[in-house]
Amino acid sequence: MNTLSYGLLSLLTKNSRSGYELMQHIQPFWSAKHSQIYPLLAQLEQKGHVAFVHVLQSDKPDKKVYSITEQGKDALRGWIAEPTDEPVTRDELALKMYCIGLVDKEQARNMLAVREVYYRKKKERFNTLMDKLQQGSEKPLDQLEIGDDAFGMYVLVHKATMKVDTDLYWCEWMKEKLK
Amino acid sequence: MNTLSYGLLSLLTKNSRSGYELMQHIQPFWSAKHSQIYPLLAQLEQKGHVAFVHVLQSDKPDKKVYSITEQGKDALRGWIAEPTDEPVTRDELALKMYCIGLVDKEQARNMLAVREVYYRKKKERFNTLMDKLQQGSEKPLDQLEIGDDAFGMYVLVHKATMKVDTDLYWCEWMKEKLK
DNA sequence: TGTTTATATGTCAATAATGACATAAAGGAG
DNA sequence: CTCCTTTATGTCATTATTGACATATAAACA
Repeated sequence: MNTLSYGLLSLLTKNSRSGYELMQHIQPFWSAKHSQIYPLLAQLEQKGHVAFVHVLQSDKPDKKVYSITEQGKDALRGWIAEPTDEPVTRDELALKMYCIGLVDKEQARNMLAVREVYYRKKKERFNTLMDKLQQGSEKPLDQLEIGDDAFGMYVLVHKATMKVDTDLYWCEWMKEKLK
Repeated sequence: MNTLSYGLLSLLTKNSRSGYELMQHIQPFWSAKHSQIYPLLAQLEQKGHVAFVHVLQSDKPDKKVYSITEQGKDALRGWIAEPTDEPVTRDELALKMYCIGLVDKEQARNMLAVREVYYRKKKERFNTLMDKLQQGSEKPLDQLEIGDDAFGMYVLVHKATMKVDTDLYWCEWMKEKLK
């Protein structure tokens, strides 16, 4: 089983979700298209790690809501105990910046500006996520502990926020360099 | 042509390098194994974007040193002008942290400690890179401009350093949470 | 002298991931 | 009533990436 499969199981420890919802919720932390997720869910179901029920909706198309099984939780615990892969980042803009001297300042500034917009939108989304998290929690978020249900999501959104802030700082710094 | 191919061309705008050296130099910014790089270099050579010469070495095995051609530089400029893909990050530890409540604090702390060592080593490597960059430059690094040869490498190493510092801050923050 | 490590280049099968194609229900805008 | 968007699920061909296999030179170490 690949990492994304375990990632899907991870999400399902908190809520039962459809494939479509899983896609939306995992994407901020692990980019994956629906065409990868649906086949993996079918695999997980065959192995008995998840089970699903058809849920009929009147306002939207019907969906298949997946839940993690006890067997799935066992698999998850086994995965967590194993050595963790190193993180992988692939940023095309970084490669372009390496040889940015090939183009003029104006074009370089423009590339940075596009990326900055992307980061700002991303930051907004994480802020929204954090707000929603606070609304669903009795405790203030900074008092959440490892046992609390929202702890995992909280530390991830915090990490993501720190990262996007750093990315924005770098953009600002670059703008100065390209003045 | 894929992004990695352009990344290799980017590196070759600064120095002629062997496939092995290209692998070592691109990995901090775009993870790729030699088994991906060698075939791409062969492709680039066939297309006339790079050319190579055999270089005989007495202390080490002989190598093929690649240089970018004018045609290759044109291809690069075309690539830079195109819209840039969004960055992709895949961090298995983040997925594990989402459901960290499945294991005890001790195990969680241990996972963080392993990752912290990884980040510290990475930070060391970027510090070394920055030192080497300064040694090879007449100007102080913070006075480099877009036209300078070392500018691209400088801004990338700066970005990487900012990122790894943020990652280390997050590790420290997590350690507090898991006390 | 044998062993390990780093350098160096390559192929190939398997896996991971994307993009295109396909379908369909429901809501909203015009 | 038609078009567009969102939700929803799926398949399949192609591309990207990895891991295993393969070979070879040279230094360092025991």
